[in-house]
Amino acid sequence: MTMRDVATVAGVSTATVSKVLNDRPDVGAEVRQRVLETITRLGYRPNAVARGLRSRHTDTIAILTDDLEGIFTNALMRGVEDAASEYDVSVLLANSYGDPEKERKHLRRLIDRQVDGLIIMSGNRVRPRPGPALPLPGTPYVFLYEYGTSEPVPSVLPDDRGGAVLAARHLTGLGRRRIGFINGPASWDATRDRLEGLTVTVHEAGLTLDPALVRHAPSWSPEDGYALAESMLATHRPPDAIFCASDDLATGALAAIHERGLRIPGDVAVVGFDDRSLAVHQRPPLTTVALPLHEMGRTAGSLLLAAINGAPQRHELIRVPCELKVRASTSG
Amino acid sequence: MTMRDVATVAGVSTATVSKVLNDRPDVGAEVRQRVLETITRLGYRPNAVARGLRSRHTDTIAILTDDLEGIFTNALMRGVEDAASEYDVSVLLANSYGDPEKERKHLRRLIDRQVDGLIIMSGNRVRPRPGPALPLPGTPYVFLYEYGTSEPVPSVLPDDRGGAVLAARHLTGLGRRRIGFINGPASWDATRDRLEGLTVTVHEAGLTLDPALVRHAPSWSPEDGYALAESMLATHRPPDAIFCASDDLATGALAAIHERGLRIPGDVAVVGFDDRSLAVHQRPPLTTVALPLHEMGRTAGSLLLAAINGAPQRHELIRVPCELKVRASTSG
DNA sequence: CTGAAAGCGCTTACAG
DNA sequence: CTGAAAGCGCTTACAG
Repeated sequence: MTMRDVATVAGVSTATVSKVLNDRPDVGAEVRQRVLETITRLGYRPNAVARGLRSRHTDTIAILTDDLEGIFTNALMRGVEDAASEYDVSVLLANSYGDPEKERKHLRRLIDRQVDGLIIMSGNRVRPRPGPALPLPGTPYVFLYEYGTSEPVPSVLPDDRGGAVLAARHLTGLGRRRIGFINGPASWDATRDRLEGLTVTVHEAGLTLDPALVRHAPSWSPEDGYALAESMLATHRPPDAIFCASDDLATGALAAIHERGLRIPGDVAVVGFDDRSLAVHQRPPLTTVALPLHEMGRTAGSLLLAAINGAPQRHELIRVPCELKVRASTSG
Repeated sequence: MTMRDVATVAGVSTATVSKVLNDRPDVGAEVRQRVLETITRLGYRPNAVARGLRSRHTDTIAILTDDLEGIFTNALMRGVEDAASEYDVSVLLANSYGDPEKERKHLRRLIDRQVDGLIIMSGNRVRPRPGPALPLPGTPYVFLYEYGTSEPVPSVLPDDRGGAVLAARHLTGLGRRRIGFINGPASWDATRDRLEGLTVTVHEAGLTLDPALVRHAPSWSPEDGYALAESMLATHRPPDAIFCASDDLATGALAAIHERGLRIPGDVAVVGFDDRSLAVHQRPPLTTVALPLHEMGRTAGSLLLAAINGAPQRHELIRVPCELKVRASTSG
């Protein structure tokens, strides 16, 4: 069943069928109608491979990730798919499992298959990323949630600094004066920006940050959040609020505060970061800075699609604003 | 950069270049050598779209899942990819997010793109599955980890019954005589097979199952495992072993046993099912029936590839054997 | 508004 | 062993 069959049955040329299929204006109304009917009657579907060969585009983009099982991967992907579906573009998924050799192989295959563009997305950084593992001549790409891209590539990240500003304003606005900060491991780029946002905002409120209450956790785990919160609480001037650079850290902090018999938020207010589903299930539900994962995915997708459609690629970092979710851990 | 360029530079015809590329025997050694060198020198890569149009196959299969974030999805996928890479076939991923409309759309697109075959994989059942959401004329497919496929489609599942037999033999071999069973929700097909395997094996050992100790949990969660174990332990003739139909259930059971101050495995031995990573981190590490996820994926991939290469499709259920992982929760 | 013709980059009988 | 030619199923100038 090919376009020729449709043409024959409808009594037109294949060129006309093609025009109808591609919504070109230069087809008469009744002819268009007849062709359309024939198509549905025969159940004809155009061969995407043939179309791709001729028209030089496949209406397909690919997401290449090294961390398909990552906690943020799904929301990011959905964002990309949302953007893509607006343009009627399919999205393929390829997983390198964190193996650079696999990444190269996938990249080559995707290029061979003529995908129109690529989104390179990570959770855990496989390697330093000056760009894709392969030069991508003529294929637009954008990085999504990839920290550590020193080179100027189009890249979409959360506004970590701005997110911390939101949290800090919320806390100072609530009258908290001694804010502790349990940051993630210093090796993560995001922790620098979050610390900076917090610091600047606290200073703007006329307060200072006590260095004893500002700590990098060795990992993002609840256990480390617990340990650091406990040590802050044990000082003779404990904090009246603890901001944590992840929800997992905050979970640990909540436990430490409870264990001391302190009230949340009465004695100590707690703010997390990420807005994972566990945040809302905490006791009390956790106020947190939501990572705009879905919006980041959308942004990356739209950027890529724009580039594919000829827009000039902006080789720069795009920061997508975070949103503060206020819950009972700060405003009971 | 096309095959014509390579042909010109190497001083041969495109037909010859094509033959070299496809490892056909009918090319002279020195010509082959020359073409190969030219290809690498020019960095030529064949256009997969053109090749696909002409040769009617794309060397690509797709996995269509409704549950990309499912706990078993990754291991299954890796198995499929392993099988595919042996055949030098790429695997595409498409996610329906559990939306039947999305599934249909993906299916249509994948067929339009001429994938050579499909693996339809689920964690949570979207709908009754007599087959794919769409008739797939001429495109081989196999179901992977899809329960409830009443119709005769090629389908790969774990040997749930056999897995339960392994667990039961282990327990009776250890001399346990009162075996409790915390099964999953009765609506899951797997629970029937697991119960049957357990029952038959226990009877073979000359023992009986006390109906009071055989229960369906309302969900697969640790909380339900805890509650049911607790109620079994509270009877005046408590079990000396508890078999759980999932590691999560077993986690809850372990907690209930600990809380009663009983020793594991001294007083009560515990066996789980799944072998998720949490099993090995329990106190004590959990003996469990490992789901052969990777092998299931491989099997589905191999079956599909064989079908693509012309093997007759066997429309039947393939059960892949489980493996018992013995750890300290049964043999301290 | 419609169609004949060329061509996208390959592969595949087939002739030599 | 090698190459000329046809053709996979579309789209795209172009002529009418």
